[in-house]
Amino acid sequence: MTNEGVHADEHPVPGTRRPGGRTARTRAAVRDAVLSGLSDHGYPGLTIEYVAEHSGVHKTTLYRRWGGLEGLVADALDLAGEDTWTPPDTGSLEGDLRALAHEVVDAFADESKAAAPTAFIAASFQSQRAADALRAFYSERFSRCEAVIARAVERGEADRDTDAAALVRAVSAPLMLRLFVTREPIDAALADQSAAVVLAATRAGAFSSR
Amino acid sequence: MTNEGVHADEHPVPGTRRPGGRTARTRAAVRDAVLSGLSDHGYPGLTIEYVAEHSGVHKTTLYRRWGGLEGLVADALDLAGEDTWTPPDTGSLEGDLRALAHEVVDAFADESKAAAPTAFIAASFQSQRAADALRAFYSERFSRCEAVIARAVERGEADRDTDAAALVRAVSAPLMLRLFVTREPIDAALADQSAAVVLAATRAGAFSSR
DNA sequence: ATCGTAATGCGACAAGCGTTGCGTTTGCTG
DNA sequence: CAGCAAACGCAACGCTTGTCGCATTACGAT
Repeated sequence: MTNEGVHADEHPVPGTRRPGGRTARTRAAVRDAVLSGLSDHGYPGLTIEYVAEHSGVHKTTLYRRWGGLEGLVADALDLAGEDTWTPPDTGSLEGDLRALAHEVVDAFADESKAAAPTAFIAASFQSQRAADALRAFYSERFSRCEAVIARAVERGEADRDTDAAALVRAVSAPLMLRLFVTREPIDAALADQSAAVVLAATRAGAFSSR
Repeated sequence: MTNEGVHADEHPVPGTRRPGGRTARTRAAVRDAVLSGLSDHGYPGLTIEYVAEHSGVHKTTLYRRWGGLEGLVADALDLAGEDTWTPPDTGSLEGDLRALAHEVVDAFADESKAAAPTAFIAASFQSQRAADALRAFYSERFSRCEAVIARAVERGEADRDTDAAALVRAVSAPLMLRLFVTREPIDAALADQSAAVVLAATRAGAFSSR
């Protein structure tokens, strides 16, 4: 599915043949600069020259290796996915779902913390490459969350044929909708409501894949 | 470079003192050009010069009256909200919710139809003005949807203290999440699932306030 | 240690974007 | 039907963005 449309990936991806010393340093410096730039000015305010100055890497190199802002953000997004986050384990499905929802609220309550994730989504609207990276990120993230459902099934709190992927997405969906689409504020009460809705639907078998 | 800070709305909004003839014509022509531009190239590909050429309005005028792409898109978004859309009325809550969800899927199934709404959301990440217009649009849109809940309450399908605003948002939230955040495909089956989940939660009283 | 070459630095350049000053047209008012 | 000001068109300018050719650095292998 390399449907890249226009100019495919026309970049030989420099930095792969020689992954050592300097190349790795530049890459790390650039990633840091991109993340700090996103936090400071958001995606619309992020410019190549800002990254160049704050990383000490020349403008030309940025264009050559990453092909522009799209690639820079996509690369930073790949890095963001390489963390050790695991879903909460409170001992009950209700507790886990509530904790998950609250994590979303907390993550976007502080504006400085919300800047980078928001910027990634903004970038996904402008760049196919960033969109692919974002899909991969969330796919991986939600996969981890499915452990919550597996435990619930073990405890008999959910049917064995529960659609775990849909369930975990349903928890954060109302929050994400307000954050990125309708632009409404979110709070802890909304997180509780979202978790309660999903829990009730689960108990009613609405997530059972039949 | 001028003040890059929050220059609020620094535009005296020309075209308000003289709403007649030419001014109105240019405004309409510009709006059409913006919408066709969004459909053809999406928000990232939309350029001022494109709007100038396809509307017959000079570049300078566009900058003066709308202040740039942000304002142009925000203005077009205001227009988009002035339609006569009403939510479905199938005679049952389940039917209405399913119809609502399917409308979302249908609206974004065709790429040409999806371009403009997607572009509006993309614009909201880059422009406070577009974000405000988007919030107003969805606020109005969801308000109309609450009629569905009112009818359901009349029929005894939902509690009288049901949180209608949260309920109608919950229907489309999983679809919007996949469209704009996780970038996963959506289909009719997903719409049915979303409606079923919300219906089950409603029957369980999960949307009852307090 | 030495060499080949990948990777980066450097300066200059073309193209596009947004702004500005000024002249012209057009809509409102009396 | 005049007269004024608002809105617009026009051309030119400065700034930013992205690219190119060439020189330099330093990784990796012999």
